[in-house]
Amino acid sequence: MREPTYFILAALQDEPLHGYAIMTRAGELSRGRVRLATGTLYAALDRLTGEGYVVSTHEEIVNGRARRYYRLTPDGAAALRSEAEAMAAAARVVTDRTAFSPAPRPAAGLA
Amino acid sequence: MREPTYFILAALQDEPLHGYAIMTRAGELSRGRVRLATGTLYAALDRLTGEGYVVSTHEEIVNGRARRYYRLTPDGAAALRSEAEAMAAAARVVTDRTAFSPAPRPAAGLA
DNA sequence: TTTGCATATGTCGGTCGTCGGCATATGGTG
DNA sequence: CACCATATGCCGACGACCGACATATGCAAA
Repeated sequence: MREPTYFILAALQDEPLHGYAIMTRAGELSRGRVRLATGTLYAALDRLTGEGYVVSTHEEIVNGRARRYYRLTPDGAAALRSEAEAMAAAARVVTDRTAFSPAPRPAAGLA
Repeated sequence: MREPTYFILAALQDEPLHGYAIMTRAGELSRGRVRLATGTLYAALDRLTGEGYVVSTHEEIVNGRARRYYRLTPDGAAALRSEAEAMAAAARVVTDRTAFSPAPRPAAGLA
């Protein structure tokens, strides 16, 4: 899962949001790192719907314009948490380093 | 930066490695999550060299076949650390759920 | 008043990293 | 002998993402 997709799901953690609100929320959560292009957002929403990670809940008409709300499915929430754990583990590989000696260790058996 | 690229750089943290060793090391570090295709590896190595993140140090001839070793540049090491921090921060958005900004939090939990 | 931005959804062509298959070569194991 | 691990590299295809464009309203500044 790529970063833009991750932050789209993360934006939906608390409550259902419509597309535009997802964009701004993803920007907040990522501290400006991710600025979703509309092409990315709406394509991703369709894709994630097809994958069963999000569902459209309802529509509001505001100023003659539809707002389509999306929420996380249990599958989507699980995928998000799983991805977060993988990212944390990946980060640890770099951040948790014994600052002492990079004595090259001869490939301890990992599995 | 995508995950395969990240683990290529991470594989080079301790010592210079040649391509094939990078593949296996990246697999170890990611606990099997990333299995680099050769197409990914050698293309990425060229790209990262062009970006100044890695450099080729030397070549060994083993069994009539060249082994090309790569190491991280200071720029590459900095980019790797920066990426690790961004990933850790992104993971925290999901794993630590103390809502920090303008979103209401469902009272479900934490205790 | 007209310009421009925020809100809001959506399409389309192009880019770029990744993937998988193929090529090539040697040495060890079943 | 076949097969796998080791080892590097090319090439076509795919998919997520990006930026531009289209469209429409409300509001504030120039």
